Amino acid sequence: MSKSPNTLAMKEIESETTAVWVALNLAYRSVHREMEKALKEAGLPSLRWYDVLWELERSRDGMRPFELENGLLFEQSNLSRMLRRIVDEGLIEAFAYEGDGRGKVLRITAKGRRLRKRMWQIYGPQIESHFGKIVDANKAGKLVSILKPLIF
Amino acid sequence: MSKSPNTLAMKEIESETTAVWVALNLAYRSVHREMEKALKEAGLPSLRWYDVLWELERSRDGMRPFELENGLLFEQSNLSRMLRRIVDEGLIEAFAYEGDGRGKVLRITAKGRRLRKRMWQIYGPQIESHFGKIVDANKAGKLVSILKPLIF
DNA sequence: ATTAATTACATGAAAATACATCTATATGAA
DNA sequence: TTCATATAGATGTATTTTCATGTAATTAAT
Repeated sequence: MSKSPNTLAMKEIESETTAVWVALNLAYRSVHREMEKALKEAGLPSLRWYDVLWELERSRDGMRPFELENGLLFEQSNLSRMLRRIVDEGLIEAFAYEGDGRGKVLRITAKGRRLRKRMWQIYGPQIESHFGKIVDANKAGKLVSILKPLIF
Repeated sequence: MSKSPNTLAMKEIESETTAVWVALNLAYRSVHREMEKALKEAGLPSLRWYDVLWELERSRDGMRPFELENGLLFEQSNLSRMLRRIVDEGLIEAFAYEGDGRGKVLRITAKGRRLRKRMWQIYGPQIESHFGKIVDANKAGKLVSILKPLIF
């Protein structure tokens, strides 16, 4: 009998440790998919674009690509092209960074703010509908405190 | 002042509900990336291939593509091409399904079993290293029970 | 100051993915 | 049987992502 568990959809959990990973995996995929679907059905961009827009909206002075990369856990090359697309849509703008000729600063535009707001009208309720129960059951703090150490 | 939280990398949590989603998001991405990296560095295929191989290894009679699709939360078209690649590598085989001329049955090959085992030698320890502490802290059951309702 | 190493970002090419659509089989109703 | 609809899976096309590099600016060492 093999001791190896699968990642997903496992019926017989082979170890508690693996059970956590399987559950995390399925939960993330499941929720993520539904959120992307909801946004797409509303004719809006993906969650990744939202993350970038919101990150820039919160930072009054703008941010540099490598900061987004670190904060949002994007691949550098992926982010690079993604930013170009977002810039092409006029949602953010890139300016030269004074002090380091290699860098640039990204700032959200008025159009970008408007779009982010529209996205939030879909996205916010999605978060509520998926995680509302957990919060009601007062489990949120616990779950967050368990998940946090996994990051990085 | 906007009430909208971002998805990731949020410093000031705006609501418990969103905090859960942010933590889940970052935790999943972080862990998933490291696991994929470990497999790649060992010259092995991705986690998705592992999931398919293990799912087929566990089912003695083989499985049909749509069953994998449901269990592993893959896109149908994505799975279709992925299966062709795995078949091309000789890791699984496809047979006609008696009883429905449209369907086919997938079975793992000996080569597939060997590869899955090799992958587990990397993958298993990765799961342990990421989730071991959590389990040691005896929170595993709790975490799983909280995550489960999020699935589907 | 020269050289070497590092950092920030970009890009070509290959691979993966999504979406819509297509074929073939199956099922059910009239 | 015939027609409508549903289901299993494959594929064309467009887009996105990854991988390995490339370029340019900065920093550190000599």
